[in-house]
Amino acid sequence: MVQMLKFALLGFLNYTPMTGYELEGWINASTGNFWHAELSQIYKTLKQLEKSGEVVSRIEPQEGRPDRRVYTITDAGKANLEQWLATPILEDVDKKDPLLLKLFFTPPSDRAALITQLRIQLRLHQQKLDHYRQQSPTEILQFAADHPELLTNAPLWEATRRHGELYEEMYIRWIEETLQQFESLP
Amino acid sequence: MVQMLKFALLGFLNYTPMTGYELEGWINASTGNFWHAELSQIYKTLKQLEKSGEVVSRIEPQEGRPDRRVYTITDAGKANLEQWLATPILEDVDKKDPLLLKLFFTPPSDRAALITQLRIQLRLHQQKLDHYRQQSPTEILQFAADHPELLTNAPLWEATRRHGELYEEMYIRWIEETLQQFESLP
DNA sequence: TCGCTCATGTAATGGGTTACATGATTCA
DNA sequence: TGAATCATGTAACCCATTACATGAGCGA
Repeated sequence: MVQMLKFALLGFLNYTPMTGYELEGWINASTGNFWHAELSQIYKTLKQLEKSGEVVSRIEPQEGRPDRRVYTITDAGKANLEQWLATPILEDVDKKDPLLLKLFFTPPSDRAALITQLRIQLRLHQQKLDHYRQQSPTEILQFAADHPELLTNAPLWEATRRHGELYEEMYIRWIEETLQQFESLP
Repeated sequence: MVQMLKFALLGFLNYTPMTGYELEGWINASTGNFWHAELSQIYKTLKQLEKSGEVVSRIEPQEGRPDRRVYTITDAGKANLEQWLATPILEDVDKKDPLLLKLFFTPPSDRAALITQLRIQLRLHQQKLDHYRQQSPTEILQFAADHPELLTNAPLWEATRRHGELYEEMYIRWIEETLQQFESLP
């Protein structure tokens, strides 16, 4: 999975020019549930993108706070983005789930630890589900209101939100099943 | 998510002493669906574990092929493993899904690309689902037969298999929903 | 004969996190 | 008064992947 962040940044800059700091805001607000990044990594990647000619930056002086470095996507950047979008994903995605790893190695004799762990996770996933069901839809509407030019993208945002909702429903169902199984064991 | 591989290795070595090469086999066969690693990373991590006193190794000479370096977990290693197992997971797991990222940035005007992408993914996830339903259960039985001392762990292996099955069912459902939505759009 | 399995590792590179450093403005 | 927001970045470190290197034995 090579350098996805690069394309996330190009994707947002293809909407409109902005700074690294603003990019982080967009990532947190929209792709955060399936792709996130630290600010330091964003700055580093932007530098690479500028070096490879996919974006250019200009400095907007400010007073009282650091100057803004505003990035704009170039034609080369747009071309790379489009090519990436047109390429189908064929490789396996490598899921990594620390909970499953921990469960897997918990000795079956220690049922108490197992059940505690699962109950904590159940609560966390229920919170996330609530977020997808309540918070996210209004966030999407807010974004569309703030950026009317991106209104046609709303169905895609909704699709990714829906993915999160289904994922959490699935996870909760699995925890409940597993809890039942281990609670009823000898 | 710091250094989970370390605990995966300790977890397996807690079953029985073995080489780095054998550890890779176990990982592929059992935790592969939620935690995997390259051989080179396994060797590196084993070295760290030896340095920190959590495992020890001895060399078993062989003829015609490289000597085997067999690792054994120490009391310190067992203590760390147990402590890790007893610690509940509280942080968010950072999901990263390249498909969602790609969809998110596909211009709604390019419906054809979107639908192609989804159809390819549908096939891939159906294959994975088949694997969880058919292949994995027999793999688990095989493992239990080969290592009867680990038979009590079977319910946990089954739980992780079930997680994979539910995950793929969810993913397929989401793709089908999303396909329908975009196929029926103007 | 070709590729797989067993078996070890190193080196180069890249992606990502955490900590550090700076500093004005705004709001509770 | 203290925290959050805006805004930039560097440095150290760690985890992971890919490529490279070696080489016998075995089965199709």
